[in-house]
Amino acid sequence: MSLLENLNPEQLAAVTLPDQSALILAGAGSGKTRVLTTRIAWLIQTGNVSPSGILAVTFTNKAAKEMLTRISAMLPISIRGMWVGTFHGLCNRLLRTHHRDAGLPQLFQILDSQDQHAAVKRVLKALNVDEDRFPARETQYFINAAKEEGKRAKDIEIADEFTRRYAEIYAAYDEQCQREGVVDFAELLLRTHELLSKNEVLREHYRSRFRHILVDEFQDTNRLQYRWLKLLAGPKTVMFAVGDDDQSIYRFRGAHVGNMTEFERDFRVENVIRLEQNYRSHGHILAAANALIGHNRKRLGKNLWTSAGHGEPVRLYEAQTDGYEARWLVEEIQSLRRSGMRLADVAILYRSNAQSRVIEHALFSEGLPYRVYGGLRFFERTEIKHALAYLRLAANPEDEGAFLRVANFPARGIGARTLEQLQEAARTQGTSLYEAAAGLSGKPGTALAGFLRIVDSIRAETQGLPLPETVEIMLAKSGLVAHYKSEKDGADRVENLGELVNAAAAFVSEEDEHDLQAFLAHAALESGETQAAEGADALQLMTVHSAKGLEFAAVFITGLEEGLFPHEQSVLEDDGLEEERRLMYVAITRARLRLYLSHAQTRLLHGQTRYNVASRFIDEIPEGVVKRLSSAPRYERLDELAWREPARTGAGSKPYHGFRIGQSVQHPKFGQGVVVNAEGSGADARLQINFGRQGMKWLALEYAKLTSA
DNA sequence: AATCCGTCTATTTTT
DNA sequence: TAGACGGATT
Repeated sequence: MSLLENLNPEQLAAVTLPDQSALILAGAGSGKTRVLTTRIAWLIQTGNVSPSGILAVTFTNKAAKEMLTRISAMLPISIRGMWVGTFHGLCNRLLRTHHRDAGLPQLFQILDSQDQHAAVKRVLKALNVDEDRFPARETQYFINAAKEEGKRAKDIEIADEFTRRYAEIYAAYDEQCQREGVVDFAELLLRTHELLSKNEVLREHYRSRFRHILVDEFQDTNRLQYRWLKLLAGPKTVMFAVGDDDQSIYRFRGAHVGNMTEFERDFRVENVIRLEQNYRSHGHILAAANALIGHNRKRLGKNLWTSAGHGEPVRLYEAQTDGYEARWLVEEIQSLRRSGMRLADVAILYRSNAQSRVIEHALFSEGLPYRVYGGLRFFERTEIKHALAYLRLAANPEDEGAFLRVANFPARGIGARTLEQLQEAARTQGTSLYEAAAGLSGKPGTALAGFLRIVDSIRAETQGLPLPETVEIMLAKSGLVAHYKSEKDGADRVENLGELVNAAAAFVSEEDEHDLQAFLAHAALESGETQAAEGADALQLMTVHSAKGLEFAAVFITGLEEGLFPHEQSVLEDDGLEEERRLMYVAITRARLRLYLSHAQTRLLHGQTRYNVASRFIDEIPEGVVKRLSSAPRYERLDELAWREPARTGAGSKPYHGFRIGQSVQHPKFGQGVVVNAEGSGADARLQINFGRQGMKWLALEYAKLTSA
């Protein structure tokens, strides 16, 4: 059977597993997606199950799309009827279909995190909460964490004054959402979970429908998602979970790796299949990855191997400063380019976004094309949010978030005062802002009446029209385009608004869906590309987190310094260090042919020069696979770097009792460190030294046995 | 309604 | 250092 050609024995075993729940531990580059999609194709092709009996869940829309294309390429038949999507997308689908049972209006809107933040702020204001003690961001976090634990406000354990207040705010927030017909991300999950647990008929319906449930990136599931899966799985459902505990890097947003062991127990998994053959990286790179991750204690255990050769050694470079590190990157990349490497096949990775600036500067002055991932996405842009708010208001006048966002945008003389009166009126009459406005704007000439007229006319004139035209009419009627055209820096925004029409057209043709409601859900659930693909051959710059799932011929992991990577915040959290190490593991395993590691002795952070020790992760990679590149080259033309240098030439150069700031030293007990500061003189002379993982110490020169290293 | 200014704070991010 | 934000000013 051609489907199964070229599968290795473990992959084959996973794909053709009989009807029993299974956990597939799929290492980086082991053909995880291939196994998942081939499994689905195989189930269908062997007549085991019809497409409608399959539910496949992923985390990102990209992964879901990828899965669908690959499955359809393998099968001659239509796979309509199969449910493939993200947790949130599938919940949206279920809640739309059963909105009545779920207690939601048919046209419920979805709040993205931005919208949710604004909604929380409104609640805090309405309840007169002191925002210094209960910041909106933290409150939002509290509510989401509670929902992800499956808890409603009434289920919150009141431990103290704080939790009591939080629970009240949570309750008020939920009430507000319900009143306005809006649903946040966590609510999609929780509401679906409640719907299915309360409604036996529905539950049984789906349980008997979905014979096979397949989950991608299982290590990233949170507690609620796991409960959701358990609820949907009937006694006859076969679960197929694919994941890699070593690549679990999202604990900070609720991912619970423990789900993997719980899964083994809950679903009586008899054998765990390990996919350990790696088809991506050369041997030395894998050896580095294996050795590094071996330092973690909490693992299910797995060792990648490859039939490819050792390949090249891992290259390690130590720079004097972050500026020099960037210069070195440029040199190295130029030489890669000369050897025929495509820039798009080269990734520069860093732990946190702030690190990209120096690198970008160097690339820019050299004229090397690059593309930075991360940042604002299409549907998150202000002008797009404004436009969507008009559409939402036309679809659902109860949506207060949308109302408040655009009532006075473009400015039409509805000030804060008017809006407050309006909110007061709405509260006392128990109506929505829209209705209150309709009541208050008796005089047709008022600004408020004008606004309502705009919303009403958008609704009326777009009835039954195709989606792209609806968007165009909204853009014209709302005055958004006119407003941005008159603004001096508005050209980009006008262009983006035009792009929204295209997005609507693309949505119609791709999804074959003409409903405004569906488009709005799409906008909330899929925030779009970070940056339009340039198409050009450009270097890829991104955080290690966003590199997960990708691969490149050459990878640079930069800023490998204690405090940066592993990040200093992480060392305080329990399991924080292991998560950082997993992150490093993910970074290393992105590389196919060539891997570079680099760190700088000195780096400008938060406007201050910091002296950093090399990351412990460098030491955790075996010497045998590493090649140290000759140290910091001297550049003749320092002028190009001048903007980065002055901070350290001053204080750093004065010798102090034989030591200077920035110098590396060796201590018998604490090991290697860097002199950061000095004070006192004579017998009182003390040096402050950053020993990295041993911490920052003040040592008396008289006693400490320091040697320069 | 727009702009200015001082204060504050600095991981990682998808839906 | 830089950016985001809120309050006060024009």
